[in-house]
Amino acid sequence: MSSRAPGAEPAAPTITNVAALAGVSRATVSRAFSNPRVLRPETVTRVREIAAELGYVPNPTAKALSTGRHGLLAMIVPDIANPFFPPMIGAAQGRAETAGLALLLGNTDEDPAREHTMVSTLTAQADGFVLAASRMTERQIRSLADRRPVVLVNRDLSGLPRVLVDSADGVRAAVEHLAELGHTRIAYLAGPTRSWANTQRKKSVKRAAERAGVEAIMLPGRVSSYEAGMQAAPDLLETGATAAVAFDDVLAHGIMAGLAQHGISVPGDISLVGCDDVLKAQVYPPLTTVSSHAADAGAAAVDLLVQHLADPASPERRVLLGTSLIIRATTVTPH
Amino acid sequence: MSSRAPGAEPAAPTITNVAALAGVSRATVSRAFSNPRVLRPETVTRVREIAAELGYVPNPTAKALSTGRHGLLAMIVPDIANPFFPPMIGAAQGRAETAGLALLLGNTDEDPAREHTMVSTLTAQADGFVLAASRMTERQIRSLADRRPVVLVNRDLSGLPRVLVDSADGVRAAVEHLAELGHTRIAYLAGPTRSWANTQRKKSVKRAAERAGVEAIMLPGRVSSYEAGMQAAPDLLETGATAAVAFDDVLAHGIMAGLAQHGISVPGDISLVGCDDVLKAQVYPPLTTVSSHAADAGAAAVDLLVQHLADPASPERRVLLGTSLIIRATTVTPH
DNA sequence: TTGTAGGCGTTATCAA
DNA sequence: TTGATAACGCCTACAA
Repeated sequence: MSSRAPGAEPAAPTITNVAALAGVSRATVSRAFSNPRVLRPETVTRVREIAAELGYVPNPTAKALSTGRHGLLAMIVPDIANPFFPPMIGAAQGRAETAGLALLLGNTDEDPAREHTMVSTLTAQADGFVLAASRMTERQIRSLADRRPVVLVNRDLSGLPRVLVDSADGVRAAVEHLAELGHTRIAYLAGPTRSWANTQRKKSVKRAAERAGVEAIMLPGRVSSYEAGMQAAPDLLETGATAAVAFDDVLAHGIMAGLAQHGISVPGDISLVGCDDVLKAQVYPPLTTVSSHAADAGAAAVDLLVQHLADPASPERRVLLGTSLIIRATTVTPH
Repeated sequence: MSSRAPGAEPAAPTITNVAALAGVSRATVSRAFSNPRVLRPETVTRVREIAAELGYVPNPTAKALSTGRHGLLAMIVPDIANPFFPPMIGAAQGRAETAGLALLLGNTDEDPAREHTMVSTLTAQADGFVLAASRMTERQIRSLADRRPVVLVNRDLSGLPRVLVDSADGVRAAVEHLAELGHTRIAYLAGPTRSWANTQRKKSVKRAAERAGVEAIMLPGRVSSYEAGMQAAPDLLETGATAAVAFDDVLAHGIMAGLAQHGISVPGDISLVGCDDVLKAQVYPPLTTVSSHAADAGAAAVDLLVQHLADPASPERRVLLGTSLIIRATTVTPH
């Protein structure tokens, strides 16, 4: 068992060592850390002092085995390279940290099967899950939720705590904005088919277009990537639309590049709106887009999870994060 | 202990259940999974079948307590929102996954103190660490390495396994390229002071400039952010340089924006080179930059770590990932 | 090839 | 307020 390279790892002190030195039982040492209130204050301080001297720290694994709580949260995302997720992950990790929890990260590459096996493997180690834009089936998710607390981000399943970046308002505003500018034929370039955000945005475009009395043309779903956007450019041109709303900024960005290859300029020839505001004003021309709050969503999700962990009977919660239109430079009156 | 909400969590089967049903000892069940070769093949299959029926999976926590191996790797990054890191993290998680390991993610916000406490907390749960662009002191890192296997990314400490994205070649090529274009006064906009990559790039700019017989002006270090780049624009203008190399693409990108605010255009008035190629050709104008291989670095780091875990006596390794200049549109002959 | 038995470090129950 | 003691689920000498 202790076959270490010489000089390495001088065997961390255990509760037994502390107990011996403090002249108390191991139970007392344990209580001095996990339930000090039942102890005489002076006992607590004495035990803790000795523990500090020894550099004793309760072994989380042993604690986990005994309590069934691991101090670990798992966060699963479809594509960490998508700029929408890093801020969300960062915020989630931060909140977990302040709650004394560590964060396990899983990247599924948009593959539902991989997501499912990943979640299955992790379910033995994680106290709870944040599933961001999960591509698993409803049945799979509910089955997981039966075994571990689950919080969903951008997936709307009744009965489960979830935080939704509700882009309906923002997208509606985008369509109205385009209509007001004089566009009468607006395309929507869809994102991942299984994505809740995509179906929501698609629906919102349709409705808003109807209400504004303009035509909405739906382009087939794509993965969210710059390349996919480029490839979609010809399809967009075929529609004859003078304006387009893209599933997200990454796709919109790719479309701009693709259109440029065809000699079509944005916004000169076609107006374009993105989603999520992950590019900020950092591209040229600055993209008109629908705001998003990925970081807030990540923080809220972890908060929900922590709360659910503390009180499993806490009421179901559905957190809605609003969005709005950010008008920059890619939307103008049609020539 | 088992105070669950009614109907939830039907107590996962344990090794004892399997043993009972299979009519063997718990030791045999254990061996059927962790050391099947010592068992009669038919025993292995029978035990595994019964285990499968029961849905038995070895409890990783119990295993960890017994073996001291947790099946967890920790990866610490200074800023997950920096586009340099997500691909690296994604690749690292992928390699860890194929090695049967899960990935703990820590984000330090460039704060050495936070990094240190984070690492200390995690050291009890993680089998090893990947420290990306660590801001800790050498002493702190070595102390950690005494307790757990550590692989460094973009930090060059002798005796520790490390993978370095060696941008020296690329940066040198960038300076030579600028000199050939006719620039005689080149500024380097530094990045985070504690960053190994930064000192390396700075040095490389100096040397290359010397050799090329052009002047190199060093601008003070900044954090790597779009905003910091914008703020640096006036400083850059003051130098009178006709070309600049920025610590990374994010800063370069900010500089472009900042210069634009001053009515200075890139590359019309000033040529600009970035680093890391995180923007690809996705900005306008497309940025001349030095390639990088963040994803490869992440994968290599985990591979090194896994190897070190399998054989602690394996030789120290220092993996160098080369870079090269990618000429796009932000570098031209001075007016 | 398989079983026995003890241990990994904590927590929790029950007494005292 | 504290102490024994038995779990928690698995691994691993050692013995058979």
